[in-house]
Amino acid sequence: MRAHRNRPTIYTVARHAGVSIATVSRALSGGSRVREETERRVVESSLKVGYRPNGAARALQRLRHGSIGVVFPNLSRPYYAGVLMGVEEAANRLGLSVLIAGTQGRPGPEQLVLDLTSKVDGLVVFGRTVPDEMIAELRRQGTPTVLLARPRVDGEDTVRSENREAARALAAHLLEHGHKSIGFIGDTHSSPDCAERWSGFLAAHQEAGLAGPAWPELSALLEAEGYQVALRLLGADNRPTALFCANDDIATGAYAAARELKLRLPGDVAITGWDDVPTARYFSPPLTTVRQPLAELGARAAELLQARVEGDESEPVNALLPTEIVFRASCGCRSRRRPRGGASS
Amino acid sequence: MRAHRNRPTIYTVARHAGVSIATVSRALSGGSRVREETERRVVESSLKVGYRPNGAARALQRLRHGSIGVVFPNLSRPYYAGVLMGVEEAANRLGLSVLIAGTQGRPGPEQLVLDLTSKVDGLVVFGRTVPDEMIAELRRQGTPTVLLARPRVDGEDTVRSENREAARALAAHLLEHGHKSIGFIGDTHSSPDCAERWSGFLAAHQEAGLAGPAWPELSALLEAEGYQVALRLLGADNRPTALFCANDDIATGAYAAARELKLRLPGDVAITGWDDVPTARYFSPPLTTVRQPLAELGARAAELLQARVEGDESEPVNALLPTEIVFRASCGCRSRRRPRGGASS
DNA sequence: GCCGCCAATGTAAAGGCTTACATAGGAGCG
DNA sequence: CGCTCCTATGTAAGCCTTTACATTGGCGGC
Repeated sequence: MRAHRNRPTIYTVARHAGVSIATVSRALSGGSRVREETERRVVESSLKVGYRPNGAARALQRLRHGSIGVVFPNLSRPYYAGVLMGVEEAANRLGLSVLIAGTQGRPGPEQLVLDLTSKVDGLVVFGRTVPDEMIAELRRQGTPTVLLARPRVDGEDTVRSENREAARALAAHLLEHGHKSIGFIGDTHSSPDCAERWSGFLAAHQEAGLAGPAWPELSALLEAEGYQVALRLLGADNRPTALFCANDDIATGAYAAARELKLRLPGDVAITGWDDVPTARYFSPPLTTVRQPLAELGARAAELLQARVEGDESEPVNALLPTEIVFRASCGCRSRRRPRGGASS
Repeated sequence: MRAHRNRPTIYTVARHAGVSIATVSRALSGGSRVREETERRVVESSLKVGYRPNGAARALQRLRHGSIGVVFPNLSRPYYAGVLMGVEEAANRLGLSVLIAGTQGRPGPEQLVLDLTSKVDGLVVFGRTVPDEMIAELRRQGTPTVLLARPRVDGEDTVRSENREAARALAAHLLEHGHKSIGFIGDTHSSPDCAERWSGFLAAHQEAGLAGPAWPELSALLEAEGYQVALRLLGADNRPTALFCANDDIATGAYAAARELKLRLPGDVAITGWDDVPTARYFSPPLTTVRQPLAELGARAAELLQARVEGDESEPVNALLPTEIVFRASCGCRSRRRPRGGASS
């Protein structure tokens, strides 16, 4: 029941090559102070015996795990998967490994996150997956943390994409198309990003001198809920003529609801999404949506974290990455071109 | 430039609580042979100083990392993301952490995988992400490995979902709908799963006494390529009346191509997919597709791997998980119900 | 009242690696 | 020819845990 086959260690290689373990270590990683012929012999031996350095021993000695952790709710939305890929790609480039922890369907994220801190040098934490107190606790323990897609927290690094201005511009665009009654579907409670979009959405109404809806239509960020909510909204007597969906999944549900009610898109209802999922351009009509720099969000987070791990003590960073409105046909635009005003943010 | 704030160690706690490090260790993990009052004091101290055990030291001592690695191409397809979530969930349940490695866009997977083996007890490897020689090398090094969605390799554990029989049944179903000319779109070269679907697709034709197409229409498993290929196929003089797409992304592209050519679905062309992505039921018409047990695939792989890590030396396992055809309207069925024959596999 | 035993705790070794410091041996120079 | 210095290599300490083994002190039994 112990290690199921004793893996070769640095001693195995040393014996095989007839040198000391220090020389093996130097030949394989140091790259310094080893005679060329010795190095060759050591490399040969290490291959022959199938040696792989033990990461735990290395981490212990170096006082660094060489790994970072990422905490997210789930991967079923392309958004999280995309950002995670960005983290992974950047981490790999920096020579770091990535440990993952999904919080969805777990009793509480606290234990999960605490356990992670035993194995990583730092943490990337998505949105509201862990409570503020936990963030503070991490700081107290000395685990560097970068917050993703979450409003500023005192003294913590944050990476987000621009939401408010893009939402304002997109809502303004719908208003320019002549829509007077636009519904907003999304979960402003549990998604900070979503709350910002709502805020921009309202701002556009104010600028146009319109009241706009009093509340967002709450819906989980999923197709099924979007469908239900859209069905209710579009089935009402004073139905909105446009639907501003907080992400493309909700928009997907809204499309289905509109079709079920025999409403034409975008003639009877205009619909917009958010995220620009790969399939968005294949919607019928193609979906007007907002593209976030997913990979870059992840990469920035990883790079920032790495700097903190290396001891960078400078002021907390609050990175805001630009988003881009992708005008397609579902908002009422004819072509897939960008319309008149420089409404992209 | 060293560790940016010296984290408390077990010595810090011991000093704070006025006991030896052995007692701290026992109080925090052993749970044995410690006076109740002592345990309380130790726990209090550990909280007060913000102690977290060092995973590297623990792993070194225990001769086990307590982590497994997952190697996949990317996460942009929901398929990989879903299986990864399954791995993560099961690993968490088993007290393991998950390290990820995406191979897409990397020079070669070899170095990536080798580096991983320094930090994990075992590896879950997707499809053709790493070459056979590498698999053999892993075995030689003593890193237990489970292969996912990949045909049997001598002496290795494999977890797959059923492809051939489901594909046969689905193709037979299309033939029963009266289709004589069905196109198959997918990448049989680089995806083993896809090759099996092609094989089942052919089998259905044989059983029906039909020749069927001579080759699969090669296409990457992405919307864009599916769109291009479908456009070519459906634009030809002797266009097929049905399209058997190797996954839902390709089907998405095919829908767009059919709409562009003003073909009605499913009247002029029937289309089927594979994977049952969350949006499939919201397609217009709703997509007939095949559901794979994503989470379970991942969970089985993780559990199997864990057993091997624990020293299980029994015969290699070759798990085949059942799939389920989800009949919706795009194949020509009226309702979303399952049609006559027990065609699900 | 002494011995033995047990519960609670302490001491120290081991796990695999990196690296500061020690050593050896050869080259270059006077 | 001997001394110095430098290069290649070796020796050993230390990174933080867990745990086998040692120690201590109190209690029951004789």
